[in-house]
Amino acid sequence: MPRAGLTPERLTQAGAELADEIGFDQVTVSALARQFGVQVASLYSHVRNSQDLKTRIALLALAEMADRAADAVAGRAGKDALTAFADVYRDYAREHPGRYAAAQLPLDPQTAAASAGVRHAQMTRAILRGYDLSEPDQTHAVRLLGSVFHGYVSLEASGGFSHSAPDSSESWARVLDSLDTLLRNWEAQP
Amino acid sequence: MPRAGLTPERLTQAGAELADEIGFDQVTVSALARQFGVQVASLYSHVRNSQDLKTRIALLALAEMADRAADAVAGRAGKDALTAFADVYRDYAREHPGRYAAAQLPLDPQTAAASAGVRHAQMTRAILRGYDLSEPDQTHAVRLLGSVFHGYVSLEASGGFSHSAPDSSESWARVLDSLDTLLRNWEAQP
DNA sequence: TGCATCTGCCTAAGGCATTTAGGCAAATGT
DNA sequence: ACATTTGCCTAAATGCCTTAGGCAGATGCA
Repeated sequence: MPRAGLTPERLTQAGAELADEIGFDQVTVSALARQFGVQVASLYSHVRNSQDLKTRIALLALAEMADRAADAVAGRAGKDALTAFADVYRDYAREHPGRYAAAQLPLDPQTAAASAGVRHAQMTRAILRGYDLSEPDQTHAVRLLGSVFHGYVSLEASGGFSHSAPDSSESWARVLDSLDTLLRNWEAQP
Repeated sequence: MPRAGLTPERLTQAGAELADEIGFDQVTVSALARQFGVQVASLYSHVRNSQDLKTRIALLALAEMADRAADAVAGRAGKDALTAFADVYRDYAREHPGRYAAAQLPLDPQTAAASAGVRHAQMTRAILRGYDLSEPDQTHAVRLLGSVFHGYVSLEASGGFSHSAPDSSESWARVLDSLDTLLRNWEAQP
């Protein structure tokens, strides 16, 4: 019998693809072994356990999103940058629902600190430079943006906005307009 | 041996409490049976299967949230109503993390349509009456509010905002201020 | 009160996922 | 060509989900 050529990287990649096909929480060591036509126990030489596998998929997703986002915001500023960044977020979730779900996996603090999630946060702050906010308002704004992006995308993913007019993309555009306006007039608050 | 007095309602209630203690996805038929000091198979007379149990917990959580929200917005309007409604959302999630997680469970369309989620949506629209938006802007605004509330609360729950200044409650207040401003000036967009 | 029925919880058993321990064989280097 | 490493295997324990069928406590009716 020829060897299957398993490595942690291949398993993670295949796990990510599987997640997009069948859903992240359906990704099990067994299902992945089936994909490779290999006995379940074989995977344990490459991956510590089920949790480890899922964490790797999560880190892959975070890195992919951060890469795309970095590409998107390069050379843009202000609303352009905001929109590009937000669209990356939304498009990624729509293209790769399983990976997006994986990216929401709670990570322990050290893992999170070493993940691409950090790059994400930095990019959000970079975008806000175009709106000239100083601390602590910048942090408030980072949290607002994160909430809107994540909230919108996950409600959309769970079908909250489908089957009702107007089209979700329209609302998305309107929401981004609103955020831009809000950020430009941030100081003018009650 | 005295009977344990199991009913679907008691199981759901106990399941909800268990969810808050150990996390919604740790709630299993086995764990629940252990709580009652009863054999696992006994639960299957009251609950169809594991999925059914989880759905019941989700519906309980949605109903509880809607009840609290209805109480909170009664007799309020404008920013008062917005804040009260949003605080219910956030407080519920902080008090009952397991139930809140349950409320995010994807429901099949008919179940969702019969759930208290509908009341929630109606209340959101009721709050927006104080801001005088007409369709389709009202729908866009409903989606924005839902996204912010859900997004903020789930990022907060997964620890996104802890361990960094300023305090999360400050950002929350600031976010609500922003939303209020945004809604009051909704028409004035580019 | 005594009996029949219903209902609640039981035991038994099959299926699938996780994980560890230990073994054979294919790949690799000398 | 041989020794070592590495990759994948079989075997086995544990835990959760679920169904089938049985006994006894609770309930209703004569």
